Amino acid sequence: MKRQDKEIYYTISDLATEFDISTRSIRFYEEKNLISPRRTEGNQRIYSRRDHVRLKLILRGKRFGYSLEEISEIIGLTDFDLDEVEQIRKTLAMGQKKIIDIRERINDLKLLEEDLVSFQGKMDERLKDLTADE
Amino acid sequence: MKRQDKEIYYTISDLATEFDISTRSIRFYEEKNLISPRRTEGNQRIYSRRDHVRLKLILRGKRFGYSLEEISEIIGLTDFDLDEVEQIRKTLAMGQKKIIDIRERINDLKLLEEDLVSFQGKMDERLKDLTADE
DNA sequence: CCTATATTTTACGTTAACGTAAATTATTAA
DNA sequence: TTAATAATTTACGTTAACGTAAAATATAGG
Repeated sequence: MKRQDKEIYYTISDLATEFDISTRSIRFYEEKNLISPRRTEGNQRIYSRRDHVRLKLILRGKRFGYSLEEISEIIGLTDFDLDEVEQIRKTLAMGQKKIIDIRERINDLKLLEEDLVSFQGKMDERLKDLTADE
Repeated sequence: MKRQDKEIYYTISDLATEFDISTRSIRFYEEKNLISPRRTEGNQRIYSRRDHVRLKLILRGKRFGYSLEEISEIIGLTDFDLDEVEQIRKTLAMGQKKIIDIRERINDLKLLEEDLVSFQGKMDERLKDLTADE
């Protein structure tokens, strides 16, 4: 991580280390247009604060089982050269759906947690039965 | 879905229809030892209430991005012929970790939701700016 | 009983998301 | 400057989780 002109920059391995992923993955996300770092004179990638944020979002999405394609629908493509208003409208609509989706997931997770806790309870009982050999 | 001797049974396509997945997937989960239906005389699979429950758990797990392998760690293998006490202890320990994991996920999801909502807010503003052309 | 569906096994095909290796060029540290 | 690292592109390999097709058998409905 380096500072220059008050801005923060990262190399590809900075990010790889910080997020514990491979550089290959990072380049792969770029292939899929999820991030678009600038380049140095020598053609090496430099990641800005914005790229850093996007990468964090990508990984967060992945943890919830979203595919990269879905993630790109959520956080939007990086090439932002279409009609801006349309682009924003689309993104907003998408965002709404995703928020609803996420609320559902939160609910489902709570249910799953309940299931597991109750399952734990049953197993616990069973274990007590089995080990009560006195 | 059929009843017989007070028990409920499902054919493979019953489940496929109910859960909106392919029969291939269901057989695949069986290959991975996640479910183990009994068979009719004619060698066709019959799924019990227990199989139904397990399938629901499998699909729930998948929605959260768990791999089938992780899911099998959560809900346990179907062939339950090892030392039962050990088996239960293992399952309990696993379960604890998973519950913690799930609580983390719930938290993360809430954060993601916040992010998205605030992103929506910003986009909204931007849109207002752009369309305020009077 | 016969025909239309369902189901079974076997086996090869597919896609997403990287892993890995090789050859080349850049950057950093002594 | 030079040797050790780091990064780049290109391209083939891998794995999970099914899809799909074929050939044979089972079951259900008229």
